[in-house]
Amino acid sequence: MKQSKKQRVTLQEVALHAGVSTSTASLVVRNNPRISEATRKKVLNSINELGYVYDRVAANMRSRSSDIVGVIVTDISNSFISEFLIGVQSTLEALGYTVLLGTTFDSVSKQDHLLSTMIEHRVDGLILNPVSKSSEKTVSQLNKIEIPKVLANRELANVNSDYVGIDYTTGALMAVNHLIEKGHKRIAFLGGIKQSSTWTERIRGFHIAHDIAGLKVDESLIIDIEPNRKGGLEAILKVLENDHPPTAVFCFNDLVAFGVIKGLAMNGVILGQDIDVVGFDNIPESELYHPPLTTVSSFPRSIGIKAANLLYNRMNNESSELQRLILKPELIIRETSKK
Amino acid sequence: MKQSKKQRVTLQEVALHAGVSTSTASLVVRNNPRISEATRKKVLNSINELGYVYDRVAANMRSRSSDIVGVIVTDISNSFISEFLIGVQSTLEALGYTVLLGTTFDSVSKQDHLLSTMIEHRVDGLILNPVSKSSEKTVSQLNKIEIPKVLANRELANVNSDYVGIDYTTGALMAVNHLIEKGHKRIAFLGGIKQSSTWTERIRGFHIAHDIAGLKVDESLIIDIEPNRKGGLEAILKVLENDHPPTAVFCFNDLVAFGVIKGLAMNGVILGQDIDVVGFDNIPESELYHPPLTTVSSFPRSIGIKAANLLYNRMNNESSELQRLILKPELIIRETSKK
DNA sequence: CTGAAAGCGCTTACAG
DNA sequence: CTGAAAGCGCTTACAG
Repeated sequence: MKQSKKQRVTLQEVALHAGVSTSTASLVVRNNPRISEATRKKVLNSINELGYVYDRVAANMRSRSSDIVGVIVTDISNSFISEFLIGVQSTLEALGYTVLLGTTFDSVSKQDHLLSTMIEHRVDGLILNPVSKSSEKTVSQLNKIEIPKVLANRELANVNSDYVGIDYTTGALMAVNHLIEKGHKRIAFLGGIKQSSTWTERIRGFHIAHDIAGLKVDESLIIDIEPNRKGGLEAILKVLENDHPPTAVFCFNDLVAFGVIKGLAMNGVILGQDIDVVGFDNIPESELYHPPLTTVSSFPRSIGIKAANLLYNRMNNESSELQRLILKPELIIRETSKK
Repeated sequence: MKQSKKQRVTLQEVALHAGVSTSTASLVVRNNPRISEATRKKVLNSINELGYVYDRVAANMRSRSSDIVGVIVTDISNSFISEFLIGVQSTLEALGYTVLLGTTFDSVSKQDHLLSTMIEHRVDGLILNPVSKSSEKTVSQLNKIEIPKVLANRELANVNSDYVGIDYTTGALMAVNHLIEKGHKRIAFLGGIKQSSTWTERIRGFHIAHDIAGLKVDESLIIDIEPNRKGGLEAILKVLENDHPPTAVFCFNDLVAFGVIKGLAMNGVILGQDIDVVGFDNIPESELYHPPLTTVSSFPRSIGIKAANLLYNRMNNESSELQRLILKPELIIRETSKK
């Protein structure tokens, strides 16, 4: 209670109080085994009595490390991202790291700024879920960063780093195949930003599925737009005005699908009867939606866990080869495309 | 390109290169206006040439501050929390702070651990969304922390700190009133943890509404359970087995409501006809749900913004009086309780 | 407007 | 097993 409001107790004061050297006190704090039990107890006692709190900033300063990992994501309000973040966070915390969080809201300039900030804070490592339209400048900035880093969810050409994501092409292929097998011939692809690898990989799967079935892709049924509810709503309204509207919609992600479903309801189009819809990501809402959404599961939490583990390895073993982890997606058939 | 992989360039090296003292270089880096234009340019040139990166860890060490704010939340996968976090994050970032994030998953021990970690990292301030069952130990730990702090969303008795949240009692009152006005006499209250202020405040509103209308509360229609989809599902299944099942359900939050709706569908009970449902929080999914959910809007993003601003004031003006900001909720009537 | 010296609170070699 | 000295890379007073 005599603890004054002014300053923290320092390790030096602890050492003085315990009658040992600062070095010894430091070794005790860090649980170094070469300290005798007696000394350890003395020091721990003093720590308790004085109410000492370890100063990681000072420790990190000297040891030229930090227990901090920078994590930069595009948007926490997307469940895919928040699930990813949970995977990253819980894994890193279990490994003894703390997360310095940055959110870009898909803005390149915010991303640039956050990257600088994180470096200035001397993070031990970096996990980056890049924005859709990452520039060349971003790429060169990233390559300059001499800190272990892992890219996730969106791949950037020419960046020297580990990567974890899922196989979007196969996911799209499975989804569109499913729709084709149900007899659909006019399938729309709505949402997503063309400049992003997550879009180009999906469109590849979209085309492959059409090719295999000997079907033509109608470019007027492909609309790229922000991948959220609003974008989905806008896109479906546009596509419904087409002379030959689609009979099925493959959505960039579940959020887009929700917007699409909303738009269909507004136009009196009956889901699962007049039109089928498939999403992507399998966010928790997709299962409980009414009707439950057919979607492609992309395991964001697993991606987060793997990204954190990859980074951990990289932080402890700089020289190992760059890794590229691509998870297999899974088609989950629910009501929006049944029978 | 001659930048070696070994060490960061230091301010001292910059100063040497520019032919000025380290102090001067330091002042330039911090944009101190009392440096002449000529000197400033020389230093900035050297910074560019050498590829100098500011070391905030060292700066913070010496200046005894950090530009870091610790933010501890219960669970990012709840949209209410992620929206809150977005408000906090974007506000703090705009003010020049970076967020050190911790997630408790509603576990007291995790919360204790995270609090310690944040203090050790010498955060400038702390925003805490406490776990449901925060212990006395937590309270005393919090009171010991001599760092500006703001509590959010859940109030803790006897903690000396600012608080931002919404008026849960009034919110519950409005929701239940609405149901009573529709003629309901047997209203269930499902979800939430009894030990939490967020529960007790809601139940108070629940009772007040009944009292005003001269209605009796049936305790068997009140089930406390984890406030998520799974909890909602379990609770409604239990309550449907009641000899006199309720004709309306007031849910602890929207997540619980989604679980409830799922359970109703499983039992062939028709929403809006056999039974009415009201949620709480107005998370984005509630509007796009089918049918759209009647709910109480609790403006999580605004809470986050206000919490960040309160903390900012506190960090810059330690002596001002403790504040308690209670936002007014708003009833949003949608399909699950229409006509 | 600029500089020399000391210090933030630890850890790191090194010595014994 | 323990200690004395130096140093991590900045900023802070102070002097001029």
